[in-house]
Amino acid sequence: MAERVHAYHHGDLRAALVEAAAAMISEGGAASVTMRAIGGRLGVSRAAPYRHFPDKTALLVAVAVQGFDRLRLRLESLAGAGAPSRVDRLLRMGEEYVRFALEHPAHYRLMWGKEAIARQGEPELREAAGALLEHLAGIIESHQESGEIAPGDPRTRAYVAWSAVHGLASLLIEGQIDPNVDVDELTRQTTRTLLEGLRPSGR
Amino acid sequence: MAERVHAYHHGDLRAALVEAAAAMISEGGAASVTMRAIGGRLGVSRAAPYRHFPDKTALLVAVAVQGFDRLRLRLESLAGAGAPSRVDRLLRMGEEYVRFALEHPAHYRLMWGKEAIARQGEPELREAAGALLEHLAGIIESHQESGEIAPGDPRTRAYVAWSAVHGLASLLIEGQIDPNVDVDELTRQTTRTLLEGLRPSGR
DNA sequence: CGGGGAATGTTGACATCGTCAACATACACG
DNA sequence: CGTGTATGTTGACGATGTCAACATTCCCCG
Repeated sequence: MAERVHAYHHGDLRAALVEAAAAMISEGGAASVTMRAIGGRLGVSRAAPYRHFPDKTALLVAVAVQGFDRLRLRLESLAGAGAPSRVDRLLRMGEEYVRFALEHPAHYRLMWGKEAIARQGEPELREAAGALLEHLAGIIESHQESGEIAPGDPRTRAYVAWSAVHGLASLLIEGQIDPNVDVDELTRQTTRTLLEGLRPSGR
Repeated sequence: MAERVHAYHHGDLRAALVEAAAAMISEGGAASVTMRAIGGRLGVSRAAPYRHFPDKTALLVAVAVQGFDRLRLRLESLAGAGAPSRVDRLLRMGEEYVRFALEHPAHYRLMWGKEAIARQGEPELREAAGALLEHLAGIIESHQESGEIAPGDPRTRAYVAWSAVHGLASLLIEGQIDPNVDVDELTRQTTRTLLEGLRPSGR
């Protein structure tokens, strides 16, 4: 409708495959994502995806890349939001990271499921995750300049911050956290503890 | 030799299966662990495991449980070690956690691969992971009493600490961290930041 | 404008996998 | 000693990822 309706046979199947796979992962978990099922959903045969991806793995990598991109965009969009103090904006970013994971658990899991995904480095994935890290490092650097975070290699500090929020997201998603615990409170406490630890020691 | 050589047919096959599966995961990754391969390794047929586990999943759960148990024992054994100050002992525990994950990446991954493992709650797994958390919470509580960690629900603080070390381990294992980064230094910085954040705010 | 080659999609087939049912064997106990 | 049960084996089945051979559609060049 919007774009040309029928380019070649299907019209941008590659994108449709990624979208379909992502949707199916969210709906029925990773196990429900089978070449045949993806094809069926799009009215294509089981082997059609092989004209666009060498592997099932390659298709899943594309889905994971899309996940990292969306997560990064979401965090970036938060940077300009009308938040109170700069520090509060930082906290809110951490909370948003965790929220994303909780909203799309299966997708988030896939982004980290190297065993199920990567043959080896998979440069595309590294790049998408790298962009996320860069964004994080940038934020941290700006907060170092305004004195809210202790000086030191921003990249390293970014890894520390990333570890904290990813770890919490992972624990939550995998059901390792007592259901009675207040998730929002735990998230706030985690981000606050992190920020406290990153502060210049003098304060 | 040690135990009775041939109880029933094989002599404690159940344990042998778990051990073999764990070894194969470490050696060839999760994909190499197939019912047929496990059987072959032990000189048993492919269906033999079904007399001891209802599922392949159940077998993998047992392997994961073993992983959590070993990790916990390793951390517990560290508690009594002749470490310098109490704080240093805490830092060392965090480092040891990460070290375990780096030494057994595939095994550690399996411990967290819910999608590949759990149908649902899997009480055994919850229990093993729960024991780890309890140990962590105990340590934290004792450090609260000696004033090195701010008061507050020890369980919640334990989740925060767990998030930090698990997140870092996960990032490292999944290759998301620049190879040029000094792993030991990053680990130290992560644990130190965490501890700093957990300190009573007055100090 | 028409034909040919490349891009895209389909079908049939295969090896492998997890799993079940039917069968075989060895141990334990009366 | 014999019998039942625990343990192990074999054959088979459906599902899956993937490849090769074939079919169709699009695009571009003469």
